[in-house]
Amino acid sequence: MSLRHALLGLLSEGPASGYDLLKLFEKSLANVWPATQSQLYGELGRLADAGLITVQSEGARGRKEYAVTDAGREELRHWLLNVKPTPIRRYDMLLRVFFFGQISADDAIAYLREQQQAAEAEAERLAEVGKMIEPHQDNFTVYGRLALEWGLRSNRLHQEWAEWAIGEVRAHDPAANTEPCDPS
Amino acid sequence: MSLRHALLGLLSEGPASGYDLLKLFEKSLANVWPATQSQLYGELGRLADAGLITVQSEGARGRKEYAVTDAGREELRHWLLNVKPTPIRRYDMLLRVFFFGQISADDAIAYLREQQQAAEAEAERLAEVGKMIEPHQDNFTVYGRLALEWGLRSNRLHQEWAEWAIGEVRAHDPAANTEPCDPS
DNA sequence: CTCTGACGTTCCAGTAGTGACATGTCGAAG
DNA sequence: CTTCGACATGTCACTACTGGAACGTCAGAG
Repeated sequence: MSLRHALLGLLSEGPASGYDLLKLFEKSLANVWPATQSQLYGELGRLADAGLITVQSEGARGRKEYAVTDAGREELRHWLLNVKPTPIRRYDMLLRVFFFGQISADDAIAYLREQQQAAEAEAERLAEVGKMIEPHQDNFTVYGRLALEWGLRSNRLHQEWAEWAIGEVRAHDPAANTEPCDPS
Repeated sequence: MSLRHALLGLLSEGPASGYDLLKLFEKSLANVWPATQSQLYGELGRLADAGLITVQSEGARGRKEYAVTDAGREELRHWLLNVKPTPIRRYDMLLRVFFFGQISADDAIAYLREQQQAAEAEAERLAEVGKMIEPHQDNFTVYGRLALEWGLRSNRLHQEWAEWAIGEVRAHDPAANTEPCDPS
């Protein structure tokens, strides 16, 4: 049910259309809460039905500009202050680790290396995001930077953990390749 | 579609009933991939229909003991080696951070403190898990420890980030309370 | 002998999310 | 004047997951 509040949050800084919100989403919240277009429009409809937002004006091309109502603002506040965030624990990356017994130590190490590389790629992407938002000083950007920092730290963790895990796998099976490109 | 492979993975160490798997799940994989009972039984049925597992024997109380087939083992291997893990990026905890502009700096700091406390509680839980699995040396436990370490590091990250973020919020609004219990 | 608690399975209604498709408008460039 | 890309919304079928109810069996304690 967080998409609801994501939309309320975006609208709380000013009215916007579904299309506007979609673009805004891609550039900011999608990093912490992805949503598809169909989901977004659907939720806007439900939000309007529930009286948390209203169609402020209709423009060209069927554009509907939505604005938060008082009830919506109240709901957002309530969610921010009183609803406990649900911790995530769904990592198919870690799930695979449990089954390392089913593959060779070399394959396990290759898998971990891949994770490291994925993390490097992600680090670049995050750096891009950082550069993109650098000049802005609006509320979303200012506080979004806190989330970005989380991403950067998380990324570092990912890389360091993979490095450590490779060491563990090696320790467990000393026969595993030390130099993956040169099995001598 | 990861539950499928989680079950294949569990069964790859030996046959078991749905009930057995449910118990096993709770103690291990649920930390990285939660699933409910109804989901589990449903998936077992589909897995059997697909020929990836078979009913090896039926015991008392309608118990069905499942075992992996060759096709199932192949599917597991394929998933382990060739299917890229999907990165998670759905953190309603971070989503709220974007909307800090809607609440006071004090409330924002209180929110972050709560996150810190939640992380502390989680740290205790993880320590418990560590103690519980300490004596075991089976495959799941050995490799599960890699996942546990990820959890511990992730937890530390959570706490340190919250501490840092509190500093940022304070820097942004110096009027915010320094001592939350003594607003002098 | 009865009750309880662990064992064991099945079904279902509801929600959230995915990915693709359908439909149409408007402004600007060529 | 046509076409193309951005603007703009809506719908559908499908899958994953949630939470709960329902049903029945067996072993052991009292």
